[in-house]
Amino acid sequence: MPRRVDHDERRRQIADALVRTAARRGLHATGMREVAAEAGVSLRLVQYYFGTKEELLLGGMQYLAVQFGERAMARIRQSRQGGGPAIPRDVLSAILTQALPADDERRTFTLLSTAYLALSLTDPALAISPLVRNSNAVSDVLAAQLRAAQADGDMPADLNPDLEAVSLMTMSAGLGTSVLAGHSSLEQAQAVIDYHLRRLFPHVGQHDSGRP
Amino acid sequence: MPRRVDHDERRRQIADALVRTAARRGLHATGMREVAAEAGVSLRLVQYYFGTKEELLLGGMQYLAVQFGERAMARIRQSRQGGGPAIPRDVLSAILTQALPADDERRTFTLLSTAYLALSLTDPALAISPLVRNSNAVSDVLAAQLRAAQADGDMPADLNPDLEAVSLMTMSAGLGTSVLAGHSSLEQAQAVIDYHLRRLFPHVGQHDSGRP
DNA sequence: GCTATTACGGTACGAGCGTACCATGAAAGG
DNA sequence: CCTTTCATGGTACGCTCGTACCGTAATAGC
Repeated sequence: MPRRVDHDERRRQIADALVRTAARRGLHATGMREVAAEAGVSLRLVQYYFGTKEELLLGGMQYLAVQFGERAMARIRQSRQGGGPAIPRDVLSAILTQALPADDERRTFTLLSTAYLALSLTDPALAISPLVRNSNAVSDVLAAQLRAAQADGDMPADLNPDLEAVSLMTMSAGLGTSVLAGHSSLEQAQAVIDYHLRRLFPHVGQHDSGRP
Repeated sequence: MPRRVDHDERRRQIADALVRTAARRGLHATGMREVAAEAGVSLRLVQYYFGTKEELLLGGMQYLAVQFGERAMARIRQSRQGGGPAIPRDVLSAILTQALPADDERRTFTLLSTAYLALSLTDPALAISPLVRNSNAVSDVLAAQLRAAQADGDMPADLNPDLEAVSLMTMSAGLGTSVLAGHSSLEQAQAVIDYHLRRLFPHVGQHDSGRP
């Protein structure tokens, strides 16, 4: 057999090119030729690693989700000073803050999340199921953290963890797009998140609200 | 001069066709030919009333905004029983509930709002300014109602009207898309809204949470 | 009654898209 | 060594899109 190439690596390279191009010119307006040019490969190669355009778009979506997870994990790992596990409030803050377009990477994530969602709503080819699965997973994590906080007595017992989790995730996603659209500033969005975190954790001193 | 035609009426007719088609097949995938066919007119006529595609898209956006305003106004007018003005809580409920995809009309509105927002983020031609202006106007109305409620003693004085207004609007928009994406059910979304309305108005009896 | 203008139909053009097809170095397996 | 398989390049096809161009029935103003 001839020289072997790491297919996953190549797919990541091309998916990254897709993300960069789509963030600049729009997801729907991004063609396979443009992705190929951005990745520095030939059109044929994009076809080779992602047979069809639909597959390419799905690949880009998955690539984004993986990136998001990795960044959130890094933030959580960083927030737990000393040896103990991270406290619920910091976990929530880390996850919610990832959805705000504070730097170019997160801006791209927020922007493309919106674009993918919009496409999924009408294009049956881009199934929304992976998107839904991802979101439900995040929401479950949030709810679990809220319940843990209630068990620790850090969060009022009369609040509903599930409803608050859905609210927070929805609000966080909405705030991200809101900032992108220019409806509110990044500081305002962060203030809204902090406001609700203070409401949920009235007695936990905030030592960090999301800046690196 | 030859027979005069009501241009506004024709533009409304075509914009409505655009909205219907875009809700079905996606905004980006909707072409001028398809809009023409849906409206029962020729392609040439769409060109005649909206010179270019960009203008057509902008026209559709404005059409949506007008529809939204009219529906919200109708709900508010309907909610004030007796002769007095509507109470802040009902006004808020009416506006927030309009963003939930409870029927086909509202579903179309939510869906296309997301699509327009996504397009605006990368397409400089579709200026986000009108979209921003609309949202800011709604947000201002919400904040004013919250302040009025505080003045009446119906809302705790320690809550921040502006932050709460932004939160509510963002959350309401986010919930709408969340329902469309299948992240949560309509009932869940309504529950989240009611939950926050109860939090803001602890002493106002809810007589109606949005069903017609 | 002529004329200028309005409201519309049909159609062709150039560009760009996704996809399919054909060719070819290069290296692993026998 | 020779063959098979992998990774890649190039290119042409068919389609659809937005736009521009040409034509024309009908009517209001002079």
